[in-house]
Amino acid sequence: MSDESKDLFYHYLFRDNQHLESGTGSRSYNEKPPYNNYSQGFDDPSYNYMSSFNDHQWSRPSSSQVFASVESNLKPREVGDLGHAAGSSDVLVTANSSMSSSSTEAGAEEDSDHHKSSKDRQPKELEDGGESSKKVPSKAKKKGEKKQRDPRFAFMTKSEVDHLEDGYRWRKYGQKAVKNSPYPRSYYRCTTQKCTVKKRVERSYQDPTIVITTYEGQHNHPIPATLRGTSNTAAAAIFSPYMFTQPTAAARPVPTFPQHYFAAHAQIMQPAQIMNSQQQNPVLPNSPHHDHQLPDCGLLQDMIIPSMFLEQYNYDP
DNA sequence: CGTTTTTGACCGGCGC
DNA sequence: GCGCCGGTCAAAAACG
Repeated sequence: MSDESKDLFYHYLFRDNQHLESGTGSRSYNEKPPYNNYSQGFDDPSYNYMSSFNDHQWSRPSSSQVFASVESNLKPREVGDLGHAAGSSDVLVTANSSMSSSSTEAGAEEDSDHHKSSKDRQPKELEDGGESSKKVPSKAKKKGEKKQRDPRFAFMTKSEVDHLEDGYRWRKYGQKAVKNSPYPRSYYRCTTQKCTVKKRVERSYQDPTIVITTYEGQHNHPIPATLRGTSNTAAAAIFSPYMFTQPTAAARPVPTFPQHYFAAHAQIMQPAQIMNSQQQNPVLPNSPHHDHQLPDCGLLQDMIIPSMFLEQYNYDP
């Protein structure tokens, strides 16, 4: 990557002249998401969640743009506060108030046991007894109770590197082919113990130069001091304000937008689309510009504004 | 040799 | 009930 291009990196997009249609929540889940009752913030096209960032410590390159898509499950109070904080809106965020997430297990996360229970899954089919061993989730997960996801946050980055450094340490735990795309999707988990944050990385099949990264959950620990030899200070500052459950002065370094951080590999960030299996059409800003370049494969799902977005402005212990 | 990646199997949800 | 699909597990391999 040339030096000159570094300036272009990270087009800090976030404008407010575009809005998502939002909220149709065409999702057909058995249970209606609890936040459906107070998602007006997302149904209001004039509402801009991300703008609050700009009003605070987020510094941004003047000429850059960054597009991010999120879906939120904010609570009324939170929405209100956020909205309040939002003064000037120069942030573009697509949102959707459907989703299968709730704050119930916010930090806990059932991820591990959920599968652990099934961990007894005999390696391959060794169980002579036969399929019966097909284990039944002993997990307390009651029927009808849907597994809940943590909030997700996604963005698109123009990059030659798939997995961009973000200051945290990740372990890849899976890779799957993406429907209608020649590029696979990789699944990563934060390596810190007890931390359940997950990350998904895939390359857009429509524009292979773009990488779509999706974060799910919030880190419950500080950014690793060292990241395999490399200084990750700058990187750490990028997501930390979003990823901490319990923000503290120490835990929340002054954020600086990805600019320097991704500078080495990334060029531009574009809007990440919001889709889910029920929606064949992306929920995105009604910008004709987007229409033609939106993939029709379920790339991003269940985008939600992470609660960490709120904690910055609405943190009560 | 501890950690991470690879990769096919497995799981649970969902549509038909 | 069956097949598809997104996501996860986990044994083995690769890596440092």
